[in-house]
Amino acid sequence: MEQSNFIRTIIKEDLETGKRDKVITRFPPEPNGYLHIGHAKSIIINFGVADDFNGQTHLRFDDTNPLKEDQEYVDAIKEDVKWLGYDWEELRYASDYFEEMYNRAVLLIKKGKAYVDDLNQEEIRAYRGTLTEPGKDSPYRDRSVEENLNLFDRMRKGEFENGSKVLRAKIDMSSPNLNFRDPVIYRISHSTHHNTGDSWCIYPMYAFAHPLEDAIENVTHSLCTTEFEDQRPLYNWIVQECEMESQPQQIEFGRLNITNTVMSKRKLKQLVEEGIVDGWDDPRIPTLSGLRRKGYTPGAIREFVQETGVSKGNGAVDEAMLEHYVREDLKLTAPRTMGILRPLKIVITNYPEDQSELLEAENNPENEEMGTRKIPFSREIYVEQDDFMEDPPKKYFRLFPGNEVRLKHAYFIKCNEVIKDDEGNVVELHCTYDPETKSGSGFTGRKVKGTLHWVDAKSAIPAEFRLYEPLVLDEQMASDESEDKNFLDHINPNSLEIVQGFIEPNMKDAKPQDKFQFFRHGYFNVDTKYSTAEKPVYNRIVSLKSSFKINK
RNA sequence: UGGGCUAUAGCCAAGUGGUAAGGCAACGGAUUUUGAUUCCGUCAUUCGCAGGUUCGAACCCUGCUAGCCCAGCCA
Repeated sequence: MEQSNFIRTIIKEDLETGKRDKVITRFPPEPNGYLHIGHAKSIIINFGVADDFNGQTHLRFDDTNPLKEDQEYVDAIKEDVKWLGYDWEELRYASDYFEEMYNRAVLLIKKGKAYVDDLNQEEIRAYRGTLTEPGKDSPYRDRSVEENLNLFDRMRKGEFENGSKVLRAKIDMSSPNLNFRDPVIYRISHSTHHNTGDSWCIYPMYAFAHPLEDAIENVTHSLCTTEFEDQRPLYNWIVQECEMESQPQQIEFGRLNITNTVMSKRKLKQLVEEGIVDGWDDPRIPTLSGLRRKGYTPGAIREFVQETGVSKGNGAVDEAMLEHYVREDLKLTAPRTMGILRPLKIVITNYPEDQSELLEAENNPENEEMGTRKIPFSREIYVEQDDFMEDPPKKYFRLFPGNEVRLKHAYFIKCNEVIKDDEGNVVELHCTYDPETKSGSGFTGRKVKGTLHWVDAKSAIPAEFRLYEPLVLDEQMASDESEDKNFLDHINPNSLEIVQGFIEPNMKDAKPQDKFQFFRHGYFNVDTKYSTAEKPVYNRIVSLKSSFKINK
């Protein structure tokens, strides 16, 4: 079922060799923003791997920086994880462990492995050296254990201002791995924490906190993304020097990238804050709330991520692959219905004026259990503007003067007359129908190449359709040679197209998040934000594939 | 130019010394009341490049090359 990857291989071996006798993983988001599909990969890997080996997974909020975090985000993250289909064995907060972390820092000081530094931020940076040159020791590096203990205690008591002192691990200022050049492990921040309020004014840094959190929770395999690879030696150093009983192992995998998709948290935040998109749940951004609003299903996302695999590489998966799994998931579950996005009126001149009838239609030809419905049909209908061409190219088998096509679930019609306005735009078609060709009658007299969808003009419900395209196209981004390229300069002006059309009358009870396939258009769902009973709004989730190309 | 990591088809990715899985995309063809779906078929004599070890190498060794990550009191 699940495919082979290097993480499973490692864990399997750990279990077989007896290095581990159980598997505990964790998904550790910082509650400083909304989850996106990149986080979904992490969730799926962490929970998935634990499931495979009968282990367990903790949801842990890595809330060590009160300046950026908020309860709003913890609530949203919990909702998104559940929506994706996962449930955690334990819900934890890094802030639950602040006291323990403090004690471990004290232990480090006592061992002479940490010191309080008075250098300011700029000085610390200057002393750190560069990628190619070693750093040099801080003048405060050799303070006595007693002095350090005293200072660190006073830091905790709030005697010092933000930025005036930090606690640093004492390792090696000339290490080729910059993370070993006496990393800062505690900073002073007089600010209110969403969880611990004002009880702390010093907060541990990620590099110090994360390994301790994992060890405290008996996490066996700490799975994170590859940008943390250089941190691994430090992670191990912290676990060992802090004398943690439990020894978690960090393993890194490559981030998920998708073509034509803005994935960085920074950029997403920018899009939301500058109002370029309609909030964190805008259907054009890959946040889980955005994908949910657009109509993507958790199953499709899971399947996509699984098929995409786990490796250390950092390529970009084709967005077509995501779309494929969305169609795949909706195929059997979404009822078929007809919707006209860009209406063109047809008058069926030989259909009696005040007559009307109900035609039977299957709700999903690929899933008979979904039953049938009745659709009204009468003299005036709407079809798609694209389904008519006055002067068509070869191999166009939709409607054109003199051509006959099938109306889905109804009759054959033939185009006789084209009505235009003063500017020469086609505004109406006059057609005739052949009663003999009624759908389901078994008529085989002649064949027709095209089948069009339609709605009955009299009973149709006006509806709004929102069609999405990528916000930023990789190709356009790549064409920008400028030094300070800004992705905001390349926002696709067509990322959202809104059109007004019609849907079948029996769609009147559709509720937000209900998903349908509009025949020949694609999968759509009812928007949660703008749809009303009076004016339904449908988001296009994904179009249908099409081999039809209108050129030649 | 210090350190870490990666390199298998257009894209993602299995593969762990015995002769290149799978998915996406693409392209043929059949079926079709969605130009959809479904079905059937095609798509790496070669694994970044060059050497070496071996009866045998994508897998081991050496040397190159390219890409990604690291110099927050962010995570």
